[in-house]
Amino acid sequence: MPRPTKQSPERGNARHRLLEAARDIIRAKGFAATSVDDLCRAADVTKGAFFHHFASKDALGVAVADFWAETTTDFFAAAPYHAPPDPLARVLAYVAFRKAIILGEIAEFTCLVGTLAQEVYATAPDIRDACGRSIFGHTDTLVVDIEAARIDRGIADDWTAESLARHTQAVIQGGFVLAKAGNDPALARESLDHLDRYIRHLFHVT
Amino acid sequence: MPRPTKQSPERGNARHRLLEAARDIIRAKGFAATSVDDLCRAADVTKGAFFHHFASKDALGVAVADFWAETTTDFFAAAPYHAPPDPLARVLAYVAFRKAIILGEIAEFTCLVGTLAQEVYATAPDIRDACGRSIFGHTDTLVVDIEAARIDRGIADDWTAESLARHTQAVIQGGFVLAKAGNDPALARESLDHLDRYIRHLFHVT
DNA sequence: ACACATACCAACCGTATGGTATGTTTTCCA
DNA sequence: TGGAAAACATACCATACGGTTGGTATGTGT
Repeated sequence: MPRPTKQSPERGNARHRLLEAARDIIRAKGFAATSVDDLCRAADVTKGAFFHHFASKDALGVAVADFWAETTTDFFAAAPYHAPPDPLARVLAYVAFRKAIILGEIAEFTCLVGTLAQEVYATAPDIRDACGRSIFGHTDTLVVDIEAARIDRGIADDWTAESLARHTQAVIQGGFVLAKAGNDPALARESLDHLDRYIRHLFHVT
Repeated sequence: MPRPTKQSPERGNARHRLLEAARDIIRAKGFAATSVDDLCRAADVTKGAFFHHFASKDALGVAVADFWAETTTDFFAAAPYHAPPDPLARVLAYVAFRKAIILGEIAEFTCLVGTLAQEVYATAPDIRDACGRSIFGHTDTLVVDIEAARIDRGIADDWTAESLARHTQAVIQGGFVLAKAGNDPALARESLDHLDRYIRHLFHVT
């Protein structure tokens, strides 16, 4: 049996390996501190291959933010928190899931596009916007359940589902910042407990 | 009258100008993307002067985090939110104050040590720890009022004053991340509204 | 008047950086 | 089975980077 001849544009080739290396290294060292040579070395690829696939380092930044958006979309779509029939239970299960996946090294559970946006927001608008699409695209997936829970429970308050969805991301991102500053993942989990309590308050859950 | 001969080590000299330049430029471009030459140019100082005052670029990073801690401590100590006699009112006034100072350009209201910690947590432990001291030193100033409000109102819940103080910082830092990713300061203010609502819920304020 | 320390400056150094020019190899498809 | 095109590799370039060197000007304590 021949090994795969027509190589898929998404699996195992230099471009894909470079994106994986970028995802891992940029999360640990930041974008500016990550050199093109670093990425080539990690992906076992030459510089010629890098600039064949990406017009510039900034273009790699945009591509890796898009790559992050795709992979996290798939990851969360396949996650178990969608199982409960009750929409509010799904929202709370989401928060619990986000807390549960805060494990291991800090660079392994923190958010690429959060750190990337924080670093380049003023210097690389293209990368910043790609990060924004990833973050706010994810919040959109939460809005449906929050809004359903809101109608379901007859909550009439002065907040919107979109706003609460964004707030969940703010708490998660802020937890990551504190975890990094304090060098302790528990700091990220702690804020998710407060978020859980807040949502229960909003929906009058005891 | 002679102009001051023995120059104070804290005012107007090269070191102080470099710290101010570092505070402003690093907030906008990030630490790694800010070159020593950038700082010298902005502070109108030569490279010789830079390395006279700071042993390395990393040492400047530690110094600017400490500088940030000092100036923000003074700034918040002088802020008006300490006025209310009721401790809970002071806590809510703090949140309102944090919301009120989110004005103008993103680089002007966001947190130096939050971005700095996020960028260098894995590569420069010294800078990271200086950022941690700044952030958690600030949370400590909130704990007193939160704990007083807790006792005052007889709240017996499963959270601590320290934990809630840290959560306020997580929400603030996360709001900054979203504001940068979405290029809109309103995103930072929005999360502070949720934080305000959360605290009112916790203390049973209508 | 002397020794000494601090603050600062201009010029320089080795290296690492993002990026390019020019191949060579592999894959696809007519 | 050609031949074009995509996918890589090698060698190189100009520059910008963090950091060093040797020096001067000025104040300071004795």
